[in-house]
Amino acid sequence: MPRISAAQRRSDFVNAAIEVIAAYGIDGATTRRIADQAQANLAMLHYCYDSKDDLFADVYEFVAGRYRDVIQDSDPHSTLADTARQLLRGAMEAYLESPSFAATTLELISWARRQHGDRGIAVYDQALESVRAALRGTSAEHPVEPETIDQIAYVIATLADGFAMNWLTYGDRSAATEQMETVVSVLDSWLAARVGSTPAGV
Amino acid sequence: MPRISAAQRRSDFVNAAIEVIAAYGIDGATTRRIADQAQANLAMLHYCYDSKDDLFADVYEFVAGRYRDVIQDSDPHSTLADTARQLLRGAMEAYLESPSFAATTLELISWARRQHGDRGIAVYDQALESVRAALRGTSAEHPVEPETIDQIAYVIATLADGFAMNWLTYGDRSAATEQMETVVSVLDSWLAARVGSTPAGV
DNA sequence: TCTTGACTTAATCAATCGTCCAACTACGTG
DNA sequence: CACGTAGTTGGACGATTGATTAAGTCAAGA
Repeated sequence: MPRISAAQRRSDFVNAAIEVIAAYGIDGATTRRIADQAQANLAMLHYCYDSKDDLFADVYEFVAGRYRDVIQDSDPHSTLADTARQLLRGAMEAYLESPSFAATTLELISWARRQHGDRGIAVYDQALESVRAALRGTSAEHPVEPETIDQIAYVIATLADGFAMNWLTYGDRSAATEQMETVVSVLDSWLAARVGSTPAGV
Repeated sequence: MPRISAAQRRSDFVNAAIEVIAAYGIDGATTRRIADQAQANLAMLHYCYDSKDDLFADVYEFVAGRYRDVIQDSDPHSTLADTARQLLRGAMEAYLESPSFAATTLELISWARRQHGDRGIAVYDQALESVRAALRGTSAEHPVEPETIDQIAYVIATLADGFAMNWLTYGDRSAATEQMETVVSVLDSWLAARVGSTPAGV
């Protein structure tokens, strides 16, 4: 009803698509449902986007960008262990803040694996690489072996993914909030044993 | 072509369904594709099963049973920490052995969440409860608080799920084999700090 | 006022999808 | 050997639902 610019409408459609993908899965995310969710007309979608694929490309970009934000919010001046903790916590908080974002991410990764197109793996891959970069940025003083960086990034991703699975399955926010602390403590224990650093402020 | 009993054919269809679900997702798992994968005729599927739902119920039961097997393979005479390690390793080895099984499990859980039918969450829930039961079985000597059991089970599930995500995304078996050890070491570190037990034989 | 961009209605066209029927074939049994 | 039954097949039905578009309406700025 309200007349807004096409650019803003596109943003509406992207948000709507994320909700619909989370609720119905990639295959269930039809143009009709997305238009409905955006409270817009079906034809409006094709006025803003040439095709459904075009819209999904934007969705893809949005999700990737969201990860970039989360990762770049970590403090680059902290120690390696602190940065790792911040990255993990940041990811989990993002999942907690928006279950739809979390669910859509898992859905996109799962879909990408099926298509064995490199395009989908890129979400996972880019995020992992950004984590590595953030970790590398902290360890300017003491040289850290690349394998260590890789391992820490892998553990962060593993813990974050596992956290998301449980949180999405049960949808119990208060339980998930507690579980977040458990997961952080798991990372802390391992980091202490692996790189011998004690968490600050604990 | 070969004439076998309907019971065996049903088993073929279940296995075929798992492959197809892993490859095309739940929504992409059509009766035709499943029949194709089973190298059987489409009508054969409806000769063995009244409906697609009937077949999927069997698939569901098969996956749940597979988890039961993995969990019951753990040695009930070990310590709490050892049992925990065995459970985690058992799950990861099952994933590694059959990516299709791993992918189908994730797919089923994801699908279940969307339908918010309790039926689907049951896969996750039953597995988690079995893990708790196995953990409880070991701690007959020293009474362990229920919250501790819950937490350990949660961490095992989280690590196993996270492992599965990465393994399925990249499909790199040799990398996953190494990552399995990393994940186990993460659990070990946390258990040592949490329940103060040193891993045996390390 | 007239053009342009935002928006809508209603249809088109084409895939499938699950299900089922009727016919055909091999096999074990009487 | 005949015959019933279990296994197997090709083909088609009916219905849903998918993305996309043609053509027309409405509001606002030049």
